[in-house]
Amino acid sequence: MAKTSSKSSPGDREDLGRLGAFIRSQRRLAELSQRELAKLTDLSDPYVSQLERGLHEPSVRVLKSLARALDVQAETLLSYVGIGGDTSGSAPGVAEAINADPDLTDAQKAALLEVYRSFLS
Amino acid sequence: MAKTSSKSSPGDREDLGRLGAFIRSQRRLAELSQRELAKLTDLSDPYVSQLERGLHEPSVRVLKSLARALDVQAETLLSYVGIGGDTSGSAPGVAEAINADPDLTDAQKAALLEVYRSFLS
DNA sequence: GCGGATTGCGAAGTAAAGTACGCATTGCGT
DNA sequence: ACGCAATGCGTACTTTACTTCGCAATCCGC
Repeated sequence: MAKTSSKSSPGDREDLGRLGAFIRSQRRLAELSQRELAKLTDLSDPYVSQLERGLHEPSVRVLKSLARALDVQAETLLSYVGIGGDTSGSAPGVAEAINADPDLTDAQKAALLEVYRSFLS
Repeated sequence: MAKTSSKSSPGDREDLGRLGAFIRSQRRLAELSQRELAKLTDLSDPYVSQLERGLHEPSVRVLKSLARALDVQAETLLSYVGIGGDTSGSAPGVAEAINADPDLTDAQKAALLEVYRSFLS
């Protein structure tokens, strides 16, 4: 599989170009100038310009700010940077839920996961 | 002010500490050293150390790599940095995940749930 | 026509993300 | 006791995200 279109490991410059194009299109839809968007997001105008041209991979902080200003879901922007595509891994549900549970200690998580894995085999 | 007030805005140092703690806990659950995780993620070991101590906000590239190596959903990591927004109060639901798992028999589900409930009390 | 205000961008700088190297400690084998 | 390998971290460095300043082009009123 040469490159399944959704594979895109980040560091992939093409994603940045598409992200930039999307940002630009949303900005124009909202009838904002780069400077106005910059002010809304607390960024500098040249940086907005660079982002739209795909020159940089923005941080999550910037992505979030952009999402709010452009009135789109943060996940939408993240998908351009490559969040959507990971389906590799064991059963996502249970292990994931256990790991994320704030009421469990590490030792308890480990124990629970061990029982769970023993059931799977 | 909308409702986002009580939740962390990006740039919040506390989120980094919680993200770091989560990464460390996941790494230990997977029984990996910082150097091993670093190799899996193509990062340097001191940087993994710094991340676990909450000294930096990792880029999405790093977040994604970390998610794959630790076998968690990228969204989970993102939520710590303030995307999903909800890491307190409503967990994904261990009980629900167990019940929804097609690879477990009813008896196994019951056993797992019993262990889980014993941990909660 | 000539302002000036606004737009988008290049260039040089600062701040933060990420690396290379090494030190101190702990654990294990002899 | 003595190595020695492995772990986690401090420090100094490079690379990249991001800013401050300014320039050239376009659009508007006069």
